[in-house]
Amino acid sequence: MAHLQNRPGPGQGRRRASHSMESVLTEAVALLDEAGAPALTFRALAQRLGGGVASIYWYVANKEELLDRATDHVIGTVLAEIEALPGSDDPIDDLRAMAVTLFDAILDRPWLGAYFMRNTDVQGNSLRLYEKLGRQTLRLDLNALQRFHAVSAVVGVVVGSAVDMGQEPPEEVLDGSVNRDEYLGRYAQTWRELDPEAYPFVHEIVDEFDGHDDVDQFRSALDLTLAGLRLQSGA
Amino acid sequence: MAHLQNRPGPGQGRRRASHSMESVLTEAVALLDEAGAPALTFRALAQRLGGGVASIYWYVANKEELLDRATDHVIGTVLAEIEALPGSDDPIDDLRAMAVTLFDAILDRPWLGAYFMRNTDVQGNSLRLYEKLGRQTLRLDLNALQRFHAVSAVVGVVVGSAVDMGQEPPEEVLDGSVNRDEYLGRYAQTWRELDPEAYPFVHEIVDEFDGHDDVDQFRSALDLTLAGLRLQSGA
DNA sequence: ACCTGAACACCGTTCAAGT
DNA sequence: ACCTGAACACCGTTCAAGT
Repeated sequence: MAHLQNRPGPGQGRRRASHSMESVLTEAVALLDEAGAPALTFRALAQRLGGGVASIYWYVANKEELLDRATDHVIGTVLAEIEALPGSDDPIDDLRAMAVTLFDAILDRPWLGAYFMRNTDVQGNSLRLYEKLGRQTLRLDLNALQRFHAVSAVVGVVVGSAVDMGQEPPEEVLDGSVNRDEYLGRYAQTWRELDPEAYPFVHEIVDEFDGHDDVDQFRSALDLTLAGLRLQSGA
Repeated sequence: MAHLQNRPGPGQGRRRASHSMESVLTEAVALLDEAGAPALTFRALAQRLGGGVASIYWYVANKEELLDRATDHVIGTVLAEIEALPGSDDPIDDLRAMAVTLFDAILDRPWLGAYFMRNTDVQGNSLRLYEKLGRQTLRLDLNALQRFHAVSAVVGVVVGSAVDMGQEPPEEVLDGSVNRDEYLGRYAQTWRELDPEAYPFVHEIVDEFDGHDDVDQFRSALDLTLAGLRLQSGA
């Protein structure tokens, strides 16, 4: 029976599994990409890795750390994109390009919105990304406090927009029985039925809300912040 | 034994409990205030209400709705504060005062940051708050799309800052064995140990980060957005 | 050093039944 | 109309034991 150790037949049970931090994170990210945050459970992850649940605890102390590391892992690819950006003679334009790159990554992976920048204490790619953004402010005529606040503000705009978008759409949208436009349309309809005297603003913007693009919303929030920053820096 | 129905003695078991939407939400908020989002479970809530878990499902369809309604419930008090604001001849100043009021409420209740404005489809106080903010933009020389984007941007700044703050601080801070300044200080220390060549920005701002105030951070992010808005509105 | 199975102490949600 | 107890199908986490 010794041969079973090196050549297990089908249905004979598998060998002792062997993982690595890399494979744990790759599979965790795959799970998140395929079905969002609720899909990432230790049991589901263990099954994908072909091992037992408890073995994951050799790599991470708990679920929070798993999420932090998975997030930092994908921020690594975002960082690479940001480093590949051409760069210009305008630091504010460069800041905008970086923020847009980051936002695009969140559009691809909505679960990212809820976790990135939650703790830089992992010290990895999130911190490097923060540094990259901040370095642009070194080119502006600002003091250290203004620079700190400027980067916080830009990250805040990304997070604020991402959180707004990261909400799971209702299942009718997910399962494709109702598309996003229809969904927004229905929503807009309930707004149109509100009393115009009591809700003048809602009526003013309901047609803009109907069919709106999240990217436009993000871009203009970012542009307002950057316009304020430009003013502050006197450039 | 018939008297047991109207006068149950101590330790004899309680009468059939009777709730109301109001009491369900009040106790839910109390739980959230006392120990944050993880403390709000159906079992804990049922115990506070003196009844069984399943009865809560007569008032809400699921936990998401419970959280939505609890959030909207406290937004009601924020709305009242906002309506009590004096108001000025500058719509942008009024917008700022409203956003600050909202942010202060989140400082008092950190759990709020993660849930408010997540769905206005509850139609209640969140929508009224949105209307209140938006009405200020009607006083500005903007088109409907710009108004829609302006309010989204302001809400985004609040949410972005709130999320950043809403993170549970490490338990050493919660249990008081380490205060916030010490915690920030340790954190800053690890930044100071980074290579200054590789992390010039981090070194530039580390002293600002050390001991920084979340309110200042929020205020300056808000001011950048509002400065951009003022520029756009030509006021 | 790294993996396993089984257990523990929770969750949200459902349901048939009671009042 | 509103509440109950008990069950179901999950969770994250631990631990003694294996290799």
